[in-house]
Parts: sequence; structure tokens; C-alpha cells
Amino acid sequence: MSSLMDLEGSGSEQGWRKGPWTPEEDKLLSDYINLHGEGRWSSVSKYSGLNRCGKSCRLRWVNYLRPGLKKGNLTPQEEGIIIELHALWGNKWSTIARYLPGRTDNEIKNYWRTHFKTKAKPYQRQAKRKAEALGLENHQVQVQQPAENDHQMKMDTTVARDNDHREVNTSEKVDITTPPQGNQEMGFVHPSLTNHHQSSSPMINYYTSQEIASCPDTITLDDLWGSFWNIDDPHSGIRW
DNA sequence: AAGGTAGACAACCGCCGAAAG
DNA sequence: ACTTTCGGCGGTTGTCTACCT
Repeated sequence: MSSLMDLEGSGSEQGWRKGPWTPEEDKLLSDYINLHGEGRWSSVSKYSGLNRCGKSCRLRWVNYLRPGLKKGNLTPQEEGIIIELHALWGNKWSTIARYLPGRTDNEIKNYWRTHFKTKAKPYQRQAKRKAEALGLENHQVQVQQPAENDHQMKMDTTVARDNDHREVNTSEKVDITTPPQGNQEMGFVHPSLTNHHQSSSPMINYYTSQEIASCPDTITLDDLWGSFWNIDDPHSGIRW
């Protein structure tokens, strides 16, 4: 079915160039797209003068060259949205990205992997070093972790008692918690989130440990639900 | 100062569904 | 109705850099 495209994707069979893009290639691609518009990526690869497969061109444009892309670290607001939407939809990176204007699915995916998937490692290293220092390579060393899992290390979930935030009736949004196309791929659902959804919690605040002291901003479900009502038009949703 | 390690990011790979022929 | 082509997506890998020992 998709064998030819897959061959194209693999690149080398047709002699497509691979590896990091050069500034010259970026300019060729940008010039071509500015002239002809996005789409028809196979044509881009043929006529732009680039020796890159269509997929590679598309990826480069979408993730790096496209106008309007935000550079730099994600804001606490964006981080909160990622956490919340991942809890709802799992690894639907492209769907999550639609709610973060200027951010790409690749960027969000990488962010999640580095910030939430691998946070246990420092403690594993700590345990290993302890073991090595004690000559206990073959013995388990208990290292106290600040949270029960890697996700919780970066996220503190609280039930708002702040009267400034109106209470949200979760029964109003039950349908929206369903991912756009099933949730079989749900990689991780934070237990506290699940509890919140079951217990009609009024609000969830997210923040990293560093941000607890420095950042007063929080993401409320109100913000997120507001965007969900316009799920077909992500740009009309979250505004800041 | 040097080597090792982890983090951050860019890019590739393979699969899938939709559209076109 | 079937096949082919294409674009998009998620997972994975590669590379560079900063930090740690």
C-alpha cells in the first residue's frame, strides 16, 4: 500500500540527501514554498533544486522554517497545557500542538520525553553511585524520591480553594475528555488527574518545582475547556 | 583538564488513512 | 472496487552541548 512512499521515506534508495540541513538548503526550501505555497511535497523535492525527499522537506518546513514558530523554552502556561492535554489524550502530539500556536508536535514530543519520561534517571544514577560507593553493585539501594513517579516530580496537583476561580462542573464536559480518536494509545494518565475528573475537582494548578516560587501563573480547566468548545478551530481557542 | 553522561533538539523511519486515478 | 500516491503522525535514533566526576 504505502511501500513506495516508505521507500521515499527511507531516502537512500533514491539517493536523497540525509542528515542536517544546511543554510543553503533552508533558503532553497523557503524560497520555493514562498513562491509556490505549502503542499505537494513530492514536487518540492523534484523542482526546488533540493536533493531531499518530500517528507524531509515537509518536516524541515513544519518544524523549523515555517513562519510563526516560537523559539525558546516553553512557558509555564504551555507546559501546563501539555500536561493536561497529555493526560486527556495521551501521545497525540499533533493534536496537543494545535492548542499551542507556534509549537510543533515534534517539539512537544521532545519536551515531554526529556522532561517527563526520563526524570527518574537522576535517581537511578544516584542509586547507582551510592551502590558503587558502598561496593554494593549487586544489592539494591533505596533512594528516596520526591514523588511516586517521574511525572509527579514535576507536577503538583492541587484542588483550588481559591474563591477567585469559579467552580467547574465536570459533568458539563464529560464528552470532551474523550480523545479525538480513541485513547488506546494513552501512554500515561496521572492518578491525581483521574481522581480529579472523578471527583469533580474545581481546578487544577500545574507548576514545576522551580516555578512554585517564581511563577504565579496557573492553567485552569476553565482555560482549557474554553478552547475545547472550538476544537475544530484551534486558533479560536486558548488566547493569551 | 579530560572523559563520561545526560539533556535538548533535529532528523529519520515506518505505518496509516485519505484522496486520486 | 481496487490500486497507487501522498501527506501526516508517532516512535525512535543521531548529534551536539553543557555539566559532572
